[in-house]
Amino acid sequence: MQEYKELADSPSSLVKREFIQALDQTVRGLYGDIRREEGDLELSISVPRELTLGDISSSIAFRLAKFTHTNPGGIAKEIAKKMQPSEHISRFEDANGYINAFIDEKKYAALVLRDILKRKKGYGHSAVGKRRKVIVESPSANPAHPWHVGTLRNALLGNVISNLLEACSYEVEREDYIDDLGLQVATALWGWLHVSNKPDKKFDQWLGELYVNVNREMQQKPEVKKQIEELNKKIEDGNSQEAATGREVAERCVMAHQETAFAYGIYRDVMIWESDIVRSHLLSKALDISASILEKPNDGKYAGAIIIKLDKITPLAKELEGSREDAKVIIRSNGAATYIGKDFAFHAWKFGLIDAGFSYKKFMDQPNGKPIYSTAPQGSPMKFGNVKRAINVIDASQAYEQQIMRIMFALIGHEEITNSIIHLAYGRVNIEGEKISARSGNWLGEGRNYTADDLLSEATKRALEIAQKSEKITNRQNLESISRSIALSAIKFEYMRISPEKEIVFSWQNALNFEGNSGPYVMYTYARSKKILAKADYTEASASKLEAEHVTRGYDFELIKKLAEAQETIEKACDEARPNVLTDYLLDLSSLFSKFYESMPVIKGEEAKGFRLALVHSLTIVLENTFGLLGIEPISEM
RNA sequence: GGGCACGUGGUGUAACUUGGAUAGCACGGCAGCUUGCGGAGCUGUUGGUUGCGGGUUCAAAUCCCGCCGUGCCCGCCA
Repeated sequence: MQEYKELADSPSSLVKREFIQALDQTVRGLYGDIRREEGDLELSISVPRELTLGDISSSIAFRLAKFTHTNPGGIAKEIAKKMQPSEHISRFEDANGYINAFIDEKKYAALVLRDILKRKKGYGHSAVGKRRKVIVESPSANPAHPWHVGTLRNALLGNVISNLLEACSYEVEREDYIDDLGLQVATALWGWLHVSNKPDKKFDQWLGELYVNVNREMQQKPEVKKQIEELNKKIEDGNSQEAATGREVAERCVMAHQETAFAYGIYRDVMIWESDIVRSHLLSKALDISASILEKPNDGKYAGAIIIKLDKITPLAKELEGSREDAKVIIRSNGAATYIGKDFAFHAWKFGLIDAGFSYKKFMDQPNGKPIYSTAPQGSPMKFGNVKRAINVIDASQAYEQQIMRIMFALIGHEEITNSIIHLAYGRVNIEGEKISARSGNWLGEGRNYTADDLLSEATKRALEIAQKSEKITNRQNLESISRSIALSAIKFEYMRISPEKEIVFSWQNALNFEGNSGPYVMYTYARSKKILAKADYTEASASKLEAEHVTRGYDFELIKKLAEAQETIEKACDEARPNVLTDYLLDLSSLFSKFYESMPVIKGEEAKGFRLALVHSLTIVLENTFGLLGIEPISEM
């Protein structure tokens, strides 16, 4: 609450505060010494169901009734009668025990529209982050196959969360963890060395198919399996020709991943390669700082390994009690770190607790004009990491490991780090009711694959079919790029409208649906708005007067109230890491615009024309800003 | 054995964190709307005992307890 006061108030929070202050004064006057709870007025605020009931309401009478032992209806009536109008609130009524306030629509319309037209791209943004640095890790795809429709969920979530954090004034580092060690890379590498090293299509797609084939071969031929395991050891050890080739193959695969990312408008700052973590002194430093909580048994099942006893962890996370094992291995008896070991070390680096001495190289240029950097065996030092907060976009099945890793920091006296590591656990994407298995290759479909690339090309194809029939598109040369924008809006919206924690069953029908609650539907709203402005020869100068006195209590005002909620919507989406808050908001805006559009002429709005144009213009600004956070580029005709 | 997540009309979902007025939206079904600022749209209608049972409360989809179902996790794999 303290933070809000440091901000320029958004229009809706300003009015809310006015209402709360007026309520506070009245309630004190009437029931002065009654015991109340901290923040009860704040929590009592909501929006009435029916438009005719008012614009903002409080249920505080129900709470007061508990102490006065009278009925809420009477209390509400008494309060509403005594309430004094304020700057933006003109009158009060009571109904069903609620106290309803009516906003002065003329003053409020002027306030809201002026704010939007003044702040433009900055409208709705917030200062809560106070420039604190946060690192977002996503999507950490295996460099052995292409992004599938599940990887895409991760990448899109990571992108939107990063955008939201930036809009809330955090300084965001977009990081990708590349696991170039392990069996998946060894398997692909074996294929490269023994089957084919002549890619004849997009590299990740080609490598992925090779990977699937080798996996199949490995199941049947034990000698192949053995060779791959030996190869795996060599790349884990580093310093061999095989390790160098493995890195090379993985880098080519990651470059192909980036092409997919770019097609989806996803960019990042830095990639951290697992082999570089192993090569650096990060692990031994991590062991040094955590020595007090680790053990190295000489006998028993963990002999020779470095472990952490689970009974150290469970007092801080009782949900981990009852585990089948009593310890978690950090360093294996052969000296290699486990996943948790590496992840703990990595997070100690993220928070600047230890220095990895990484060297970096420029990995590739990105279409957004900024290069992407990567850790590398040879390169120069750069400043990454050292953050105050880390967001890990990782699917929900890894909650257990994430929890243990987080708690290790509290055990070594860094509770603030434990609390600043946020596991954004999202639900799996299944295809046709079964789990995606990159290894078995069920992401390979008939004709079209369940890859991010094929999804985009299928959606673009579908959008083009529809766009070709559209008579509204004047620039026919742009059909291709328009279709692509529509396809991207459809895909991104479809992914983001579902709460992250829910599992998704991927279906082509849903993914290619451009009607109803969809990206194209909101894009359509935007295109219509833009066309109205163009037809009316609308310019900013003509809007300078605003003429907000022409507002009615119809859908124009409803739309204005919704536009006013942009900032709190963005803060909520960011705080809760729920992009569906944004898609819901877009649908609300679109639906209100449609109602406004059906009921109130704009260009033929006579004396209200100027005001309504300014409203439409304001809507396009808010749509653009919200689309921007979702990584969607709106288009003016479709 | 223990834990986590999910369960909302035929289907996909929102609201659950912070209890509040008639559970919102879309798809599907049915019936309409175009000489009008864009029909990828709009309007009306159909369909819900919010998995089940208890509890707390003036008030429960929301909080608590117990069940049931589905998925995931508890590896010296990552």
